[in-house]
Amino acid sequence: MRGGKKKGTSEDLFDQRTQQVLQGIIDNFISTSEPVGSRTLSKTLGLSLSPATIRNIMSDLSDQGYLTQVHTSGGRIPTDKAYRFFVDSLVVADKLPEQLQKNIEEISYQGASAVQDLLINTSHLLAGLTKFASLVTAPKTSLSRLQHIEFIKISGDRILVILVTKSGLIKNRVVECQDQLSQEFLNSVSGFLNEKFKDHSLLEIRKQILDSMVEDKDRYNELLAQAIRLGKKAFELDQPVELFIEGQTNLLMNQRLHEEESKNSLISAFEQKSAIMEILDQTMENQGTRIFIGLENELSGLQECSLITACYGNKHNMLGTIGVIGPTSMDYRRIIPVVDYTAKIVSLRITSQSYD
Amino acid sequence: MRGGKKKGTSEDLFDQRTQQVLQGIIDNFISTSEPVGSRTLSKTLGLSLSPATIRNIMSDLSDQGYLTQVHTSGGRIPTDKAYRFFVDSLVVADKLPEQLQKNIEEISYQGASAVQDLLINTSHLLAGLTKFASLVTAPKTSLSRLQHIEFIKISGDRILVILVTKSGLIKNRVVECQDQLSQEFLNSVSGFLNEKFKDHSLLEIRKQILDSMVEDKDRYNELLAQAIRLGKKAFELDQPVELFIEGQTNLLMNQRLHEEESKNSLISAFEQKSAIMEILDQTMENQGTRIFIGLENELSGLQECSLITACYGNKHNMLGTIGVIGPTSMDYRRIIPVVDYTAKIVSLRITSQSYD
DNA sequence: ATTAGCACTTAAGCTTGATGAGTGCTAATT
DNA sequence: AATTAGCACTCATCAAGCTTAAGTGCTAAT
Repeated sequence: MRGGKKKGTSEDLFDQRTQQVLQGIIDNFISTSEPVGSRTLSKTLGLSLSPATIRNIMSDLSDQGYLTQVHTSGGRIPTDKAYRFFVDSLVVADKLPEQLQKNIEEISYQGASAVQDLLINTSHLLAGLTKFASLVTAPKTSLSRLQHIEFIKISGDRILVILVTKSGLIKNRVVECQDQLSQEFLNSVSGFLNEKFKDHSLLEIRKQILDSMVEDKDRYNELLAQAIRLGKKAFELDQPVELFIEGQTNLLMNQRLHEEESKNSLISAFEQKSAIMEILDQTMENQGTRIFIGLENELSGLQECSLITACYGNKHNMLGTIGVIGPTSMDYRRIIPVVDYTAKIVSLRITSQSYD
Repeated sequence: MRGGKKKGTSEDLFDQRTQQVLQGIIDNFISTSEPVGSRTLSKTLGLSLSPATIRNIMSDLSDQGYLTQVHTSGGRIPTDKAYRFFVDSLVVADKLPEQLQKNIEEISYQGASAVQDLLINTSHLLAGLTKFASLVTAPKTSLSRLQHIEFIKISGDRILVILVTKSGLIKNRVVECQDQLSQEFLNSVSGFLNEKFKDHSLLEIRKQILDSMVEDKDRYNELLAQAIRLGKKAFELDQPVELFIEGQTNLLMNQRLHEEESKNSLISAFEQKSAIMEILDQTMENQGTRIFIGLENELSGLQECSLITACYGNKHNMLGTIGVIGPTSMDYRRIIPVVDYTAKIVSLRITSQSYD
């Protein structure tokens, strides 16, 4: 819960000048990473105000929790609250420079014929453009709907299962099978499964198969029985957290996070992939770009960072999320449009590759 | 240069005591990362030698290039040459503690049905056990021999190509195709290719296909023509450097590499994946564990590190390489057996999963 | 309402000196 | 001849004291 605008009094509604000062401090801090003082501000800011006046304003801002001092003297730095205000008042994000647009559009033109490759490319691109860490989740398999399933016998007792989802994801796994099944037989099994389950979600299919196993225990029909047995193996929940992270080293080398301790907690945060997944999953509920600043992050290791996410999807659904993790003092005006536009392009590409 | 033991040739053959001193310095430095001085050594070393004597010995070792001083006073540290000597004289590597053996043997028992998964698991395990960065290369596709190829029509103009190699690698890619081909037709194409090319190396297949294209330009045979056309797409060289790296952050957080500069050069080294691949490929020539210490590394970013590699393979061939990158002052006695044993286990697993 | 002026605070940079671990050399000891 | 004790010397590290520059809050003048 944030942004209590109109809280009791008009605590958060400052006049234009105050806002400009806050803006100035944030801008200054984002570009220098140094605490900014009244003198500097009086010079850099366009307004002709003396340091003293600015001091008064800054004092007010401190009282309201928008600024803090690292030490008694030595300038002030913006708090999470300040960034939040700043971001919220960014009504229109900057337009993305054309060069960047082009860079982003190039995604997937380098041999990304499969969705997985597209996502890896995206992750790489985001890390490169932002110089922070990037996150990309793959479309949730269990919610995807079946496009095609195929069994290929590759040796006496091994069968390769290939599973293509509507969203364009291709999965393969090898299952072992004690019975000797001929390729012809496997074909009829996959034919059966395709016919029966095409367009159903994998989750649903799994459930139906498990139900069938109870019902048809007696196995009067050999094909059906094998289909169910193979199907069970094929659709077994194998969800090795599908999350691509790149550029962690970027972030660690970033001069703005110098304390050894915060670096370590960041690393351990990255190791909790499933926790990150969960957070990203939540962002899928409402589409559009979302921003989590500092303490707004649930994961403790990220509480000195900001997370910017956006969803991608096709005509029907949001499928996954892309995001960037950087220092709270990142250049939001630049990063937000990058994430935003990248999500758009990924959506576009994935639409052209998915099968509904 | 004092007491130059028989100078001329035998520069490197020191008596037992000298060797013990060197050993002591290396051990000490490996465990503390601090320069070690004569006093400390006189105490920790079992021999009852006065610091002065030890100083003399150390002075000799310095002359011969086995030790250097970071500054005039303040102890000495081993050079690459010292580590090299140390490693070479490790005739028998330590036996691996049973617990570790078990850990390693667990590789692949967590849902690694495919070779790719096995390799990812391996990489993860190595990074975890050593706390350094791990490298794992996938079997070279182009040298692998064909086990099975299959085409699956997944939408009007898209065909999924699945390629299984003898070594157990599974590759899939989607190709687009302007002609409308029925699944039956695709089956006969794959049947044809399987029959004709089974057991041939992919490289060879590619060459033969290209040759055929020249020969059979006139396409008297529709099946053959399509087979060649599809085959060309399927076997096109798509070798997105198959190298798994993990634990880079481990290495960067490692206190032994503190200079900002060396960290940056390390990161850029990791970015040159193809250069790393090349080095690892070279190690496949002679099997067994190989060790590159400091400047012995060709890649400049790694010249403050040591690289330890070992190959894995099946009955017939060496297929790929696994390795670890850590500081030159790593605990070789511990790390070498880990890499060694891991390679053995990977070989074992991959043998049980490959098809020859 | 704004600003100038002033006393106060503090991080960072600099010098200084003491400490301690280490060195090389030489002379005494074994 | 090999080893060791002794000594003068080097140098990183640390703490103490000092200065500087940038900043702050407050009050009184504009």
